Amino acid sequence: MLCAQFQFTLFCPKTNEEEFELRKGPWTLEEDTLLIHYIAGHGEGRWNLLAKCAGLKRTGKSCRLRWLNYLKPDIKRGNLTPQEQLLILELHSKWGNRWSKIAQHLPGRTDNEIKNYWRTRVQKQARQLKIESNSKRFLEAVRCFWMPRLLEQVEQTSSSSPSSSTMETQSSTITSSLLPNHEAPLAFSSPQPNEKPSSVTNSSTICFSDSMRISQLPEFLERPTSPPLDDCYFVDISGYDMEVFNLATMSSVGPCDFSLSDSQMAGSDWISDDVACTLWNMDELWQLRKPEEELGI
DNA sequence: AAAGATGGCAACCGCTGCCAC
DNA sequence: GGTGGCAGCGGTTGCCATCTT
Repeated sequence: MLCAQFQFTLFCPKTNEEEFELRKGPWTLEEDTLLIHYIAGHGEGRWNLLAKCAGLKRTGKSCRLRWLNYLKPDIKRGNLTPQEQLLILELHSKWGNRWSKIAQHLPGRTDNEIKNYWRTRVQKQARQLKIESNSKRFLEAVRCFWMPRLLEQVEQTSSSSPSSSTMETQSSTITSSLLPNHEAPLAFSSPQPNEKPSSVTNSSTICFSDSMRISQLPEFLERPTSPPLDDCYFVDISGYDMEVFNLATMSSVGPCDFSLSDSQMAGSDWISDDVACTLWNMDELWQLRKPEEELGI
């Protein structure tokens, strides 16, 4: 250790303390290059010393962060795959905000990236549902709505590609244990081609228009204080992004069966190839329907 | 086209734990 | 045992691109 430090000092250019003013803010290409080349030659670690020796006017902390979150060769860029999203949801349900621990299970992803994902995407959905993102109710919502959808995408992608990655296998395994009743993933029943779009649905279907008609409201969603009408609840969903759900099996927090009408499918590019390939989120699942569309006007 | 709002992400900050001295 | 330096972690901030009005 001492030797290593001594070796570093030998390589370090002498720096005048007065002229050494620490830089902050975005990294320049030149700084990145310096850092990459220095680490390529000397390895990472001892960040404060590294910063000085590399001639960077940055703190060791800043160098470490830049390297780990951005410059490291095995960093994955781009949207999180459904598999990765699943893992994040699952691991967060187990460990909470232990971002670095979660990141260890997502090769190439950084704790910062996962944290940002959670704060920008997941917490956004929680806000829209008016549920605390760290509450039990939101966890149930995630399990009932989000995870099954993601798992379906995982299975779609893994069945379309013959080679399934370790992570796909891992996430499927974990998810099936986390899903309610350990049953098969959520089935999204497509409507029959000649099925009429309708806002009036059977007793096991929820219709969202100006208000949300609910016969069997899952517990994690807020129940209205007004008494039920015809075995249905009306909920103002002005702040919600939702579609029509068939909640036949949602009375308990169990596997859910969602059904969408033709018009809804057409109106929202529901489960399009694009969506399947890109980042999936609840916005696609709960895309807001305009009342006129809902009523076929 | 312009201004304001919003979202996503990179980077910073403060705290904690570990370790060498 | 106390202290200082360092690495790591999680929370927060600020910038910039995109979207909306």
